[in-house]
Amino acid sequence: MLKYSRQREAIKNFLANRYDHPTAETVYTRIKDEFPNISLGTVYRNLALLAEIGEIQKLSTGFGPDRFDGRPEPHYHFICNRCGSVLDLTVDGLDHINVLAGQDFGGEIEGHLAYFYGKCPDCKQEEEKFSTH
Amino acid sequence: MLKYSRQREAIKNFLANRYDHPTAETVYTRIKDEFPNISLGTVYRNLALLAEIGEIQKLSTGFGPDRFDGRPEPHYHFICNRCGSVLDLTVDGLDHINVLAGQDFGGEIEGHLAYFYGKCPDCKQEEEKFSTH
DNA sequence: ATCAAATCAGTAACAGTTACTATTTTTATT
DNA sequence: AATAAAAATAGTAACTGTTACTGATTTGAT
Repeated sequence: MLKYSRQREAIKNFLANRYDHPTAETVYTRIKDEFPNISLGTVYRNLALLAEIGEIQKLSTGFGPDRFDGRPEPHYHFICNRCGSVLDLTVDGLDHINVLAGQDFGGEIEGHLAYFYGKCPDCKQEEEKFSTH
Repeated sequence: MLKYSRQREAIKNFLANRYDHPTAETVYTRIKDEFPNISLGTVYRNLALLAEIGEIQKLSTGFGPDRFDGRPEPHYHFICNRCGSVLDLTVDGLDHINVLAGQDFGGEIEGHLAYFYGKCPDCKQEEEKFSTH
C-alpha cells in the first residue's frame, strides 16, 4: 500500500516544473532547499517509484547518469552532442518502425526506445555566429 | 600511434565469432582461456579502443552492463524483455525518422539511436506451447 | 641490438546506484 | 484524540560497472 510522503510530493512537483530532465543528484540538491536533511537514497527510491507507477519517466541515455522527465506521456528526446542538454521532441507517427523492424524477425516487436542526437538550437545558433556567411 | 597487441587481436576475433553481444565480463572470462592472466582493465581498454576506431560497436542498453557487437556496420538491435537476450535486426530505411523528428525542432538532427524490444523468437515459441490453441 | 612509445597486469579508485538499519510518518481503526 | 501496523525516512555501508594509476613488458621503427 502506497502512503503519502511530503518528500515524494516535492520531488514530483519539482520535476513537473522543469523541462531540462535533471539527474537524481540535481533533484537531490534542489529538494534540499525545502528538506535540508533529505537523503540521496530517498531521492533515488522515490524517483524509481514514481517512474514505476508511471508519473515520471526515467531516461537512460547511455552516457552519464540517468535523467528524469516530469512528463509521463510518451514522447521522444533529443540529446545535444555539443553541450549535452536533453530536450523534449514532439514527433508522432513513429510507431510504424516497429512493423519495419519486425519484417524479417521471428519474434514479436512490442515497442522501441529512440533517442535523437545532433546540434541543439542554442549550439546551432552559436556555431552559425562563427561560420562564413 | 597504434601498436599491435595479441590481447586486442584475440578480443576482436572473439567478438567476430559471436552473435550474442557479450558483456566486457564475458569477454574477459572467455579470453582468459587463451591469456590466463589478462586483466579486466585490458579488456575494457581494448573494447573501448576497438569501438572508437570503429571495428566493433558498444551497446549501452540502459539496463545492466554495456554489451559489445563484433559487427561494425550500422544495424539495429532487439532486446528481449523476457529473457534479456540481445539480437541483431536487419532493418533498413529508418533514416527518414530523423526528418520527422526535426520537423518542429530548431536544432539539427544528425542521427538517432534506437532499440526495439519485445518477445524474442525463442520466448515467443516457449509461450505458444502453453497458450490455448 | 637499441630504445621510445605503446601496451600490459595488477590493483586502487571512482561514479552511480541500491541495500540495510534503526527511527519517524502516515493512516486506518478504535 | 490515542493506538498500532505499515510505509517511508535519514544516514550510511555496500555494491556494480568502469576508469585511472603504476611499474614491468612488448612492440616496431631506426
